[in-house]
Amino acid sequence: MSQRSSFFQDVYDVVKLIPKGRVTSYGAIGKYLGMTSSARMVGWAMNASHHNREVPAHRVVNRSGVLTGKHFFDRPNRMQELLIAEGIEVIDDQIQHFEAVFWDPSEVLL
DNA sequence: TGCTTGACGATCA
DNA sequence: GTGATCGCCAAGC
Repeated sequence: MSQRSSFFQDVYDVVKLIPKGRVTSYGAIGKYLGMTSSARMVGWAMNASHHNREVPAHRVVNRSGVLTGKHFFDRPNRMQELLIAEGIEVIDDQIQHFEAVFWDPSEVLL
């Protein structure tokens, strides 16, 4: 599985490492993978992540802390609901105290 | 085979 | 400070 070393697989691995109650951005993941501008690919990878339920895509938002991908869930409200269930404040699809709950994949290296 | 789209990000105007 | 454009790589048509 990991032998594929696909962008997607790498993204899934990082997303799975996101601790509960924390969120990260597409750019942060892309940057961790060595690509600062391939955030689009991260989002595209998340689209394929629907096959991987182990991937908490709801913990991944854009750099503004906005739930841009909520519309891709079974229900648009599902993403916000999941985040709130983890203790993350989400108002109008916007994560409150984003930088406070923001988690950088680089922390796993520490 | 080639162009367009896509859950973003950064920079330029 | 806001708006628009380019860049990234991959998949769909």
